[in-house]
Amino acid sequence: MKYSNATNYALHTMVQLIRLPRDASIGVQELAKAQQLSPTYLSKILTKLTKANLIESTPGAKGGYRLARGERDISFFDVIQAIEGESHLFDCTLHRHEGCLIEKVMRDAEANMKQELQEQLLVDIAEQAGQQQGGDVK
Amino acid sequence: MKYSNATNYALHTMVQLIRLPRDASIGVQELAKAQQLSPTYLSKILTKLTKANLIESTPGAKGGYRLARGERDISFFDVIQAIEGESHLFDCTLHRHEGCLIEKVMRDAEANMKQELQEQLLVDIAEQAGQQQGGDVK
DNA sequence: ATATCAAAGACTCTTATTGTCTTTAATTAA
DNA sequence: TTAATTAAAGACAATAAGAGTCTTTGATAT
Repeated sequence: MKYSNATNYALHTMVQLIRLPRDASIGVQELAKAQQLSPTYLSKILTKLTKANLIESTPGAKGGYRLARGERDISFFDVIQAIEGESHLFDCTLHRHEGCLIEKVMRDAEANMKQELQEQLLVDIAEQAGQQQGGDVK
Repeated sequence: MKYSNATNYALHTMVQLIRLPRDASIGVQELAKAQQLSPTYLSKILTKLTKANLIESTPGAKGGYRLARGERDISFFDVIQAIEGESHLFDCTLHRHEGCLIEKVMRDAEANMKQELQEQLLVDIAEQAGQQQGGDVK
């Protein structure tokens, strides 16, 4: 049970974008460099974030990505959901077992975690020192 | 991000074992039937539960499985950890990024969920009606 | 018109999970 | 002591999901 690498990259990229000066855009090339990813791969992740209305994109020269909403309106959960989708972390495997109590307990725990991550804003950690990106750019 | 089928089967099997009369044993054959699994596959799951000291096994005729501890000493988390192991649900992918704040937030959320699942006892749901096993045994 | 950039889709590679089959070892009962 | 029963272990195959690349298309600015 693990969050995908894509979610990991997405969270780091969103921090990068939040730290960007207001109204500035940045291209995939630069974003990818910080995490040492191939631009085409990160591109797919950015497209998901765009479709989730977390960021905006403009093609062409001087194009790139920027936030699509206020930074205090972007939670960990928003980013995670944009990448992972809406699937539950537990689905009862037993056939014809509506109202499975095991599933109910698991879903409650899931809901609480999601709630907690909904309250955690990315901007709060973006502001802190020590969250420098791209540890070992060569 | 999803718990494995094995965890799913393990939880349901543990409920079966909890509902068993005191000091009774039950073999894989019967346990597997309730979930329509192959005995050899469920066997591997049961071995993990045994190694985690949640259940005991005795080979040979009249052998089988039974609880290894009091039913009020078996939590959802115990079973999950026995199957999934101790891995974290988020590991920062950025190189040379000790003390990643994203990771910290994610790990806190994880810890809270695990804590919650540690407080949830399987016996509490095993006792309730409606948690009948094997919905569509043919 | 050309350079720059995002979006989309086809495609491959790798890894983890899922599941089966076979063999070995332990226990009971006859 | 032999036969039946059962768990444990390991090799193996099948599947699915995730990770990642490459190529083409379409939009934008200069």
